[in-house]
Amino acid sequence: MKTKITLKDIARELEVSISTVSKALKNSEEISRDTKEKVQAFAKLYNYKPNNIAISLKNKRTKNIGVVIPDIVHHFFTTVIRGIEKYANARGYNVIVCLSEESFDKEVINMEMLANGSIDGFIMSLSSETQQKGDYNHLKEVTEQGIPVVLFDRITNEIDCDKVVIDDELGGYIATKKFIEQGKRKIAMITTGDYLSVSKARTMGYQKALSESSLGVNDDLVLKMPSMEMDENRIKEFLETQKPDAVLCVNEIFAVYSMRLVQKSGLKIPDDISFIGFTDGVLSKYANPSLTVVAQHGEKMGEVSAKMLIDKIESEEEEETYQTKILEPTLVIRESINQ
Amino acid sequence: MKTKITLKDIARELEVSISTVSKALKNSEEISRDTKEKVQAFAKLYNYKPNNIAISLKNKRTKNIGVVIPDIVHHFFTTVIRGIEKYANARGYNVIVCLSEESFDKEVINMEMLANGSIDGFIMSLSSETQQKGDYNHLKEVTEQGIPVVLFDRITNEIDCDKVVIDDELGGYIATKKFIEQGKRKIAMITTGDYLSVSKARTMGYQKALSESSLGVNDDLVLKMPSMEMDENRIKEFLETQKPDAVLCVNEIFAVYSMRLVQKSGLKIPDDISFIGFTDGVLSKYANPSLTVVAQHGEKMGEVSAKMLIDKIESEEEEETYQTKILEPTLVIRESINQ
DNA sequence: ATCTGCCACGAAAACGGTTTCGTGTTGATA
DNA sequence: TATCAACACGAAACCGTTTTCGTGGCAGAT
Repeated sequence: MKTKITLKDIARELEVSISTVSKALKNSEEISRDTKEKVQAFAKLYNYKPNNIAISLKNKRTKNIGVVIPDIVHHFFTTVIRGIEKYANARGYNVIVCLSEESFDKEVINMEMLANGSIDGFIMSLSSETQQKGDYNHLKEVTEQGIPVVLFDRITNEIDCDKVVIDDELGGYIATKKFIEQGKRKIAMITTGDYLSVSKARTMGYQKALSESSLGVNDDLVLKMPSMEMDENRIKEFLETQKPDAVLCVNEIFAVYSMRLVQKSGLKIPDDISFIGFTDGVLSKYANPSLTVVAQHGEKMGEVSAKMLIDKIESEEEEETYQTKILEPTLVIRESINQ
Repeated sequence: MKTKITLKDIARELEVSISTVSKALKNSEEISRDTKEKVQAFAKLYNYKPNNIAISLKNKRTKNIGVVIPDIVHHFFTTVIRGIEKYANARGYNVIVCLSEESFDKEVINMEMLANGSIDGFIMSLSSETQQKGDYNHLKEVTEQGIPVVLFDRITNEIDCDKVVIDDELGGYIATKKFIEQGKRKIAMITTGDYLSVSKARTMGYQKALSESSLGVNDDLVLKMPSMEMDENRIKEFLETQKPDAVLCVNEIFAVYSMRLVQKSGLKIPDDISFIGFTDGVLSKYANPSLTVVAQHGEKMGEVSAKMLIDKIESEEEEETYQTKILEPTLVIRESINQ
């Protein structure tokens, strides 16, 4: 086992001082040509690489960014991470991923672990429990310490920081509008409770489109599922009593699941009933029929978040100005609606 | 912005030495009751938290583990990460995720970035390019430096380290066996080229089961796709000329895609033709019909990998003994085969 | 011969902790 | 009263860098 070589080792071996070695490796003007060549050759030979930890301690920056998300087994978050990773890597940053698993406590613990020097900034999406509680003290603590934070997708107005969101209301709006334009008369929505900020916004967009049309809003056509657990009977009963000719689902799973239910009862998609979901994941792409969705462009979101964060980390001035970037969702048309 | 407080700050404020503060906070016997209480109270009041970087530098351990995987937008890897995260977090470790995106160069760069002190060990799955090249020098370098490595799923025999794999051959075997028991006569397989170690193993299991049966192996019944890009015509042609009554697919996507193709041509699943895939992801669960799969237990794999790695990191002795854990795949029966 | 200035390098502090070892004070003991 | 152990604490080294500042030696100018 050949152990890592340090500046001190090189200095001892070459009978020069540590500072000389350090400067020589940085091609400092201060050091003579001869010495530089000697040191650099030796360093290359023994494959010297500076110790990141020592540099971090010295510079007070780690080149790590912390990403705290509720769940990783979820296509959307996964694409966001990829976007963050790509961008951050290109700028020389590593990504430390922590999962809150929708738990407030885990979110707090993870942030505290990372906030003690391990990272230069956070990119995060709030856990549902945090959003329900409305307790953002862990975020306040971190921002007060001067650690930059970028919130994405599941955000809060209680914290002053950069934010990146999809215009979820617009998403609900354009999807519903699409149905209306296609002449659908009973447009239903299957969503979660309002505790998820995104669900709420999507539902608002849905209602806005309807109220702008001659159809008007009918609350009976909105099914609010109490959790993400699939409750077959609940959905089945809803669809059978309401008999919608179009359904907007707040996520892929509700959509694919509902499509199966109506198919089993003999309805044809998209003619008898059309579907649009949210999140452009594998499920939508390979569903039968493939599902039209409101795409959230997770990868883009990750990139934008990473850019905002790193720019802030590397900016000298301590500007106290924060911006919120709003990305526009787009419809990805597939077989589950009429073309 | 209240900046982080350090030992030095506390020492100055309380007019004691830094060492006293350090010891007092660790409840050292050496320090008097009075002083300890005073220091601890002060520390709590100002919310003192030791700087991780400084501790890392001193202890030469970071409590970070590096995870290098080919792709994160992939259900299997995602579940593995979750398993790693859960286990590692419980033992006080953070997880730094790097994506090779199936590229040899990125894999090398990522490992080099992390190997210079940022992590205590690696958990990784090789990129396809690395497996094709057969160049494992970056892994050798790391292990020679004494950094523990755990390889999972996509592994190589060229490197001495701990490994965790699914018995992919067994997976192919039990799936094929299942078809045989159900009286299927023309059992096809859709796989990728042999460049992916897992595909190769699965195909071998398939062939083994067939050669043990009266059916025997027929190479015409094996379709090797040159890449993961879906080539509709290729699959369609294959299915139409071979007319199998059962198909084993090396992943979910091939399976779901193929199912759609045969459904469009009027065949009934599972009676006319049955399907089994690999990877128990969302796609299988919500496919129509839902897909029977060989489950790989990614989360378990992540846990096991993390345990092996952390045990090695924390073990005093420099044992040079490595083990390979083989997890058994299981069949998750769903609608795509006869019950 | 003396002074000036530059070159090339080294010493040392600093980042924020941990830990070993030394030491002044105290009270008990001979 | 002299000795000594125990106690409570501080000094300093150390982890591996970076960076500021100082300095010895030498060449050229006077």
